[in-house]
Amino acid sequence: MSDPGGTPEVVERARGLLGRVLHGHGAAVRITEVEAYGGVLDPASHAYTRTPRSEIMYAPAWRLYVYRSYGMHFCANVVTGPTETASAVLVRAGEVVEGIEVARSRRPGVKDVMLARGPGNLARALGLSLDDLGAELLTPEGVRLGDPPDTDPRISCGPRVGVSKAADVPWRFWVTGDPTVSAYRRSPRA
DNA sequence: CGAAAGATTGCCT
DNA sequence: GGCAATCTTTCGT
Repeated sequence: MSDPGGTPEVVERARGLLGRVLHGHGAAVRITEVEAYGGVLDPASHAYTRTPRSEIMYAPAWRLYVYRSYGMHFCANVVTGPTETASAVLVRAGEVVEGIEVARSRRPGVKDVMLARGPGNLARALGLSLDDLGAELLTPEGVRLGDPPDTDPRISCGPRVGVSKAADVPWRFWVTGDPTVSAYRRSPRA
């Protein structure tokens, strides 16, 4: 396969995030869909060019990178390092496993399976915003990541959603057959 | 300083 | 399937 990032570590980390629980503010999801971004060598990564927005990606691993998308949404990533490589994993979808009432109240009129379907919706269901930028995910308090699941989930892969560069690199991973996984949409510019 | 693009979403035909 | 909403960030002049 083509390998623009030359960083298999981020792929390992991305697959390893599937099935883990991401705790937000008053709600938590079991991660069912992610995308790997290879940092400075990946044309599709925000870290491909170093800017104020992407600065957090160059920091040590296991911190949260949150950015605003299309003015109205937030998207959450796990920075996976190593430092200066700036790899990260975009959390695209999950199943709400805690605080479902809170998640519902944040997304009125949405079916449960759709509460955290898509990166903007997931951040919304968890109450994540720029206030959470740089959060330490392995600490026992606040926004954090749970332990890996006991049994590895069955994983499918395919091209990343929405990116106009490196659009054919199959670095999107999801739990096979899970109903909370978002629908694939290719970027109109790809 | 103006312009264009964007790791999206939901509603329209 | 197509497109508008919405606004910050980034890039070009």
